[in-house]
Amino acid sequence: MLDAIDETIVQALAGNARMSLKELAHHVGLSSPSVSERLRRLEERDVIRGYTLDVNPKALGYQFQAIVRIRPLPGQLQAVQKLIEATPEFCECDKVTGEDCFVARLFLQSLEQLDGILDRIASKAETNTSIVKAQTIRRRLPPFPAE
Amino acid sequence: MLDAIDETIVQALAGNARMSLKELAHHVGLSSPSVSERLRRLEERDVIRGYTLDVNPKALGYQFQAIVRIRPLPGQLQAVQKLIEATPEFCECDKVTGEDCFVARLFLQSLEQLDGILDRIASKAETNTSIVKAQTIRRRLPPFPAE
DNA sequence: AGTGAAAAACGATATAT
DNA sequence: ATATATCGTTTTTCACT
Repeated sequence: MLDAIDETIVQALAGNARMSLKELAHHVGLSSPSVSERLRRLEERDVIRGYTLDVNPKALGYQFQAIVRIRPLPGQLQAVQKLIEATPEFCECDKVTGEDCFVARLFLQSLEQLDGILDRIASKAETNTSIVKAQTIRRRLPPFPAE
Repeated sequence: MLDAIDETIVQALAGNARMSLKELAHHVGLSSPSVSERLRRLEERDVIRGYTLDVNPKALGYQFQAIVRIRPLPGQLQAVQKLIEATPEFCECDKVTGEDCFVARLFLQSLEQLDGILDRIASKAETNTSIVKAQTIRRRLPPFPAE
């Protein structure tokens, strides 16, 4: 699917998405127009979806994070999903199989804020909240499977 | 903590981390040297931790994701954490309060792969796996709290 | 902190292999 | 699919506010 050069490019950009074409080119041993073309194709093929930031939540005033499992009450699934999406402190949310319907990540400034957010959900869903004590793995690329 | 201009810069880069200084500068109404200096300081202050990629897991051959809650057996906490870290398909892992000790995200090519990975953990921990059916919220910046 | 102007580095494009 | 050469643009540096 991806050749070794594409993999190196993706890995390098995952480490620093602002790396210049020139530096990338040097890194993989090609010319910059070649790398530019490869990048264009990686985007076109939707391998690279976008270039984004790793922001420190603490620097924005978020003191901690929580993982919340959410099980909507009967008939409330749509309403709960809308409420989650409309609550900007939910920064990640997956709809999953099993008893819990959603698993979401909350950014929080205080326990009071957590309480306020959960209160608004309480009438529509059961929730189960775990406070994040440490981030053992903080977002990483999976391996490139041999194909 | 951050002034309005820094916020605009961070938001713009969260949308496209490869945006040029010139475009950023135009966007916030400053000159490029000013934006360059602000960026330098945002990095120095550890507000911006890095510039990274949004990669499409499917394009790498990962057919689905799973959220796994992991509860180490007595005395196995360290061993379990090491095992998780050493398994590259775990792309995210938080250590949390509550009965489950870890909540992790797995990238998977097949159900067989899931089975293999869970088998290796089974002797050291109880696991509870939810397959991701949809990503309701796919990583977003929290709001900038007024301070 | 911020600017504007010059110098240096970079990226886009055209052409060729 | 890649490289080299050219050219317009962007980034950096620096003197100044």
